[in-house]
Amino acid sequence: MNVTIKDVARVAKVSVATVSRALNGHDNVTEAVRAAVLKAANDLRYTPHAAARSLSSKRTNTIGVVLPDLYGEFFSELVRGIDQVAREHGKYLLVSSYHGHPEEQGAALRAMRGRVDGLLVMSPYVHESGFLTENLSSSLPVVLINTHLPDSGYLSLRIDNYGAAVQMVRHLVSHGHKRIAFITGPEDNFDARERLRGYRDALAELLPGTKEWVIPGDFGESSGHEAGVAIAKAKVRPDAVFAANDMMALGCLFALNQASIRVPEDIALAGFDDIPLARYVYPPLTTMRVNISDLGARALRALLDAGSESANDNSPIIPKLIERASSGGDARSSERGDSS
Amino acid sequence: MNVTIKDVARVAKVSVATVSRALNGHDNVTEAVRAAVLKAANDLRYTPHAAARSLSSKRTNTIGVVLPDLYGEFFSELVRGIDQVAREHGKYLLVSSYHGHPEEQGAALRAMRGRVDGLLVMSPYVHESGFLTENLSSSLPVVLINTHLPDSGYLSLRIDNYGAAVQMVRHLVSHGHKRIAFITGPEDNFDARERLRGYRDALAELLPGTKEWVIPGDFGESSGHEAGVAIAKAKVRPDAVFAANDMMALGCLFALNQASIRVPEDIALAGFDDIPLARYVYPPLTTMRVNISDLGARALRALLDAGSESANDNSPIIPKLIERASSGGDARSSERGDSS
DNA sequence: CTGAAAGCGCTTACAG
DNA sequence: CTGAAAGCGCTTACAG
Repeated sequence: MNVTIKDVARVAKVSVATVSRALNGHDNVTEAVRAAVLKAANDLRYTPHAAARSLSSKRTNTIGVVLPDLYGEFFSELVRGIDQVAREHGKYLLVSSYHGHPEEQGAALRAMRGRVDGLLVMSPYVHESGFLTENLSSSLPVVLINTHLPDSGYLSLRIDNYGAAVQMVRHLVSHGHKRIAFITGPEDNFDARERLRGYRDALAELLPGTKEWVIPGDFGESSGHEAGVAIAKAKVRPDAVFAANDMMALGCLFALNQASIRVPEDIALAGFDDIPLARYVYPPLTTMRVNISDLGARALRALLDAGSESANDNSPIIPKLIERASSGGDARSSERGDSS
Repeated sequence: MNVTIKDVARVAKVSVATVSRALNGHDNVTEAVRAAVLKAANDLRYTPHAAARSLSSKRTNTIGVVLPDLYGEFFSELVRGIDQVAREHGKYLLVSSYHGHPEEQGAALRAMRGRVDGLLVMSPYVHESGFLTENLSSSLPVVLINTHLPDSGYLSLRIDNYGAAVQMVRHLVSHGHKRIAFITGPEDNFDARERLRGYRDALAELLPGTKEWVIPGDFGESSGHEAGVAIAKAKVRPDAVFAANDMMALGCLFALNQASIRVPEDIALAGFDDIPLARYVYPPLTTMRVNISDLGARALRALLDAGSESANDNSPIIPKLIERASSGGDARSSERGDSS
């Protein structure tokens, strides 16, 4: 019922082999024949059947993207960056999330077989429990995104979370803060751990003798809120709070507002990510900007380049300090940051 | 190099036909044989080749999703809703964006051939210029999302933008506002048009004789900002501004802040969408909440149900008024709205 | 219940 | 430059 290559061949009065060659732009086809084939294909509204093509050519022109989730700004931006490069290269995107259940990664990965030419995988857990390594076919090129899998030999792109956290603490200290609390991300999240490590090391270096002040969180807004409530209740309050991501910083900000604690006058506040919200809240949030779509774009480029030299660019993405009012800038200013 | 059904057959000492049946859960297989096949498949780490399976079975277990873009909260939420249902039904998602270029829809649509069992398409333009209808194969079930294609016969899910805009104007009027300005979305966007139409009709009905006050915008934050600047400069200012979406409302809010115009004391402000930002800005933004992920989920369900009766649920998604401080609620309250 | 075989719609050596 | 044919890895009538 759908038109196939045979129909085109019949109408163009050539063999299917010739149709295939003409349509795929091979050069061993007379221009006259090619024109006839194109016309026939056009008249019949022919589109090659992707599965058939994949089966015989061993290529799918599709890239599989396996993510922890599809929810929220981070993944949206990541996919956007990937999609941009995909489009430039005529690739399709098969996206799959394992909905925060690492154990479903295996199924997601295996299901990609025969559907994709390469894989972009993000698995931000501290411990890889084999879900990944056991299901990564060696025959399929893979680029890992923000995935902690040392010495696996896979191409891997990551964010310099450690260095960025150090930088943020340095910023806070330079503004005279001495009691800097840190709201952590999930324990099993590698990014969160690195940020915590950066906080600790920076504190030890810049404020030797100061005790660290770590409040548990899970990257969710409400855990930040709880942290803020706890801070408000504390006998001795910190003079600055550094949250491991922006959503928690916002939750914390909200709790501080409720408790009539002024930011930044009473407590300075900083986050991590620079989500769009960050510049809109009051006061605008100081944070470390991570260019997420660029991370996605670079990952796909690395995948497509796999093999060539340029593929060896393993340098981490360096987040950038975005200084806004919440950490002690001019709180009355309604500067837009660098959004313009 | 990859293990195929033949390898499994050899190891299990049965024919490939039996392997296929055993693996696909057909009931005409002895349990003993099935067990042997499963063991062999497992031992060999066999995964069926998707393209081959699709080619012979005529099913792909994949749903194609064609969107205007992948950028931002709206699409992120939409895809999340779709993904959730897809997962429940063991379906894969092939996503494709045409990057705001309607003319690329054709290519995106055609490329889905042989890759998907059904299509979810969003094309929010006022005029369908044939990109869509010309490339929608009649053999593929399709559900349109927020796509204005009257009498096309396709299943279609939409948001009641008109009714929601009317409701918002009613809300503003009930708070005593009389000079209500409206910031429009893109001219060729159907949602934007419907919201504008709702604004106009509600104004005519509730405040007869009042002149409408329409400021052009394009759904982007900066166009809202420009509108806010224009409003600040006006000799006579509106006492309320209704932006066709939240991003523009935020841009406007920012401009008003800069001009030291207080919201809501001097000018009330309302948006549309209820993006996460809305409750975090200062003051929190009154808006119409659209349950976007539900829209996505419903769309895919409709697609999967196509044919059955339940598929006829063409009722539009009804946005919900979320009243926050920006439209005259208690501006000092730091209530969280209903986020908890 | 099981196997041999045809066929899905392409691509690609192999001849000519 | 073009065609006949094999083959990609499955599924599914058709026999038995």
